[in-house]
Amino acid sequence: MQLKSLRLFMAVAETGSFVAAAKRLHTVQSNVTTHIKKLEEELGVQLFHRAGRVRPTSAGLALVEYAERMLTAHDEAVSLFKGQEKACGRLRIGAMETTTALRLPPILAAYHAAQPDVDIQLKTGPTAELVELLLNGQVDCVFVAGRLEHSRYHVLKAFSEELVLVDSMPMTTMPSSQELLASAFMAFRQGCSYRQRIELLLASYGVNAGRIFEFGSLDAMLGCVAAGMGYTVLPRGTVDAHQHRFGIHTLALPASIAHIDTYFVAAEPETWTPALASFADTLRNAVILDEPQLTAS
Amino acid sequence: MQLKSLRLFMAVAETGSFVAAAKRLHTVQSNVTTHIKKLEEELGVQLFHRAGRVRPTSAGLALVEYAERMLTAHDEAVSLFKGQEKACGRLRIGAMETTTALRLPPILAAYHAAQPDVDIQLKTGPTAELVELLLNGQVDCVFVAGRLEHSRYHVLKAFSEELVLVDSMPMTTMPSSQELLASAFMAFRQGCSYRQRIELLLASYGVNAGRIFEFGSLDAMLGCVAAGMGYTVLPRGTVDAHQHRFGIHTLALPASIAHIDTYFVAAEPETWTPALASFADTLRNAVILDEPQLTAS
DNA sequence: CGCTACTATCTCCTTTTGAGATAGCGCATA
DNA sequence: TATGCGCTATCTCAAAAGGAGATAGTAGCG
Repeated sequence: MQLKSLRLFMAVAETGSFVAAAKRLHTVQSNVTTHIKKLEEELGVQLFHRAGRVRPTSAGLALVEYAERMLTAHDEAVSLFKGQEKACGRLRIGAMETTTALRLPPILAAYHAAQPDVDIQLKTGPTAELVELLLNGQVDCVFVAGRLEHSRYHVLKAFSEELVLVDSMPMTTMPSSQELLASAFMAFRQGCSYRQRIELLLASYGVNAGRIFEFGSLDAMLGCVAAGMGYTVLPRGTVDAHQHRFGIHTLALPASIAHIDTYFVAAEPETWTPALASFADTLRNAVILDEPQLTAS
Repeated sequence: MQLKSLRLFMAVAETGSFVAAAKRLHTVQSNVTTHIKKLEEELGVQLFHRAGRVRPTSAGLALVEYAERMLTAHDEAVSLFKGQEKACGRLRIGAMETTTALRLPPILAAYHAAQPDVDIQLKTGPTAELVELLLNGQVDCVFVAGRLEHSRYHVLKAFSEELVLVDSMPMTTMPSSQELLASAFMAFRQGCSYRQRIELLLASYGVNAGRIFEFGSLDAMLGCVAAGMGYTVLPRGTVDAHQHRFGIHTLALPASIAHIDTYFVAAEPETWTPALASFADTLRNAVILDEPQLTAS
């Protein structure tokens, strides 16, 4: 059974004539006859009464319903990929907690305004988990800290973050090694790239990773820092956005470990759905507006 | 886009290999490559990652959903017509009130036992309306009184009925012309073939059609007859079945107008769905059991 | 570094498809 | 009943597509 035959079949059912159906689908009547005949042979049943005006038989009417389902699904699938202006379907984004909180909202808002027919699904997690999701095809793109070593992936430097040390008390100089050793650190769960920076920071002070408390949410983490439980390391922008809610203070980290980039990673552009391609466009525009010096890689 | 390509696509998505997909669908790997490539060209998007193991891209995963819908609809359509033992789908039957009440229940029960997957839709109405429904394709078959004059329809004599005169009082002889003229008759609404018999009966007594009350339901009609509103004409079997509920009495009509056959009419067997073919079988068996002397025409 | 297993490409041959021409049929009109 | 009109079925030929095999290229693995 061919979709082409079903299109002709539907045209015949709707127009009540082989000639009219042929005209509608820009072909000749003999082809319509052949296709219908083939359908009838394949199904072992006559689909149209040929006496005088052409009318669908009971069997023909029954087939109409299924033909509609098949053709509708086909048309939707095609418009998914070939939709000229408006993308549709689904876009699954993976992003880190901090990116989700600080950077994504304006971009998602702009994207949704541009593509209202796309269902956005956002999954949050640490970099390592996000990479896993992307490799498994469970998300269409991710925002992660640090460049992905996998080849054959499209990478775009999206955001540049300055990491700062966060504490409940005002700081003017970096805490001493003894203080750091004695203190606890708040971090996201295993796999978070910021957590690696904490361990890097401690190592640069000759201190092994001490007590590290793991959190799943930014709010909980900042709450604990504000309560004096210990330090954490976060992007300055994220802390600034929450400073009015918590009594927290920041200190710049050494330049060597302070800077961290957030990358947008997705499979090769040839595999992108229009929804994803449009999202990449939106992102590029936002990035260029924010920081004109950054370019795609 | 071809259904064949989608089958191959699904096989590749499920097996994760072009070779395995080719084996599953009994073809060679080069054909799988060609079909997938064609799909990709048509949709303008890459559907599989080819690095090492073959995995669907985001676009591929999106297509999976639509491919499933198309193929499911196709398989269901095919099984509608090619289902070997069990028919499925829908069977729309049109029948007269009296046939529905008296004759159909055992046949529908037998049919439903044989074909539990068929949805039965029963429409009730007078012969003329039923014929209209059949000609318009709104039902698959009808039970009507009197042979359908249309050619190219399959006709089977289903039931033989003896019409009797029904009244609230016991009768031993036919009422006189004067009585008939003065009486009312109960009949189904316009188009009922029994009603024609009433008019025929009156005419044979030299009486024009007098007052005829129209009813939509058998129960209401018999109730009014029992209440002494007037006569009616019905198949003996129908009256017998209701006699214990109403105080009604019958009298045989003149042989010339007493006999009336109920015919099963449907389009040509070549146009039958398996559901309809199976119903015709059930009906034939029931007819043969009841009255071996009757044969198909 | 070579082996293995897989996919892409090419070629040949068969089958299918599409367009045109023509025959046949039903219906309406005279 | 004869005739004309409009429609569908069938036939034919050329073009296109499809299937199978052979082969080249490539990634992954030991």
